[in-house]
Amino acid sequence: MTGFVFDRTFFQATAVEIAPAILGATLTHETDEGPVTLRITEVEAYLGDGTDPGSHAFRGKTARNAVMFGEPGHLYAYFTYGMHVCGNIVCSPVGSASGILLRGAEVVDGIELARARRGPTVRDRDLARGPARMTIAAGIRLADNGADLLSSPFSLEPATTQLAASSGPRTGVSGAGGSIEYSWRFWVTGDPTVSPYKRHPRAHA
DNA sequence: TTAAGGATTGACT
DNA sequence: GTCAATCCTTAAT
Repeated sequence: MTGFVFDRTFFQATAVEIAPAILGATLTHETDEGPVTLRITEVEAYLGDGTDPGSHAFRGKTARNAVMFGEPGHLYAYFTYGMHVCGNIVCSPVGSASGILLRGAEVVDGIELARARRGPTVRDRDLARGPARMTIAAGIRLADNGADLLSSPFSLEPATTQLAASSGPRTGVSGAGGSIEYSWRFWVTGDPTVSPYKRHPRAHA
């Protein structure tokens, strides 16, 4: 893997194919406040071809999910629960929608800035443990929807070592999309920054 | 136009 | 363990 870098072509595969390979990768976001670098430890894959009932793109293109249908390697940021922003890496070629939800990460650089963004009572392992927490620590806002993660102020670097990965049903997804049939949550086995699994109350068996 | 629900989190019992 | 916060998106009137 030495010398391997992410390029646009890499993200033209589907999210399910790419998600396990993203574990251990680092995402850097540089802002006026400084850089923060996250080592990704937990992700979920969502497809958009109408076969994934848990995906925002299940019912086709809308104003909200339009970015998912655009160029791979870009950021799909969306607002949810009236107060939270979550971030995805857009996958699949233009016109085809799939994405990787970033659910958990370890802050490996800019930790003081991440602490400032998350608040004084937050423990270091919780700084980016959870999708909405991760966006706050990274300084990703709704206005960053559509940004290219492969160019400034973002950068994305592959993992440097092979990691032990686990997989299972996606967290917080209602209906059939939260079932074992869609075991598209991937995490670094045993990593403390992986968020706790919470089954949706209306998740299908 | 209205209503239901959400790819969550943090506070509280 | 339970539950409220809070507003955008979607589907149904």
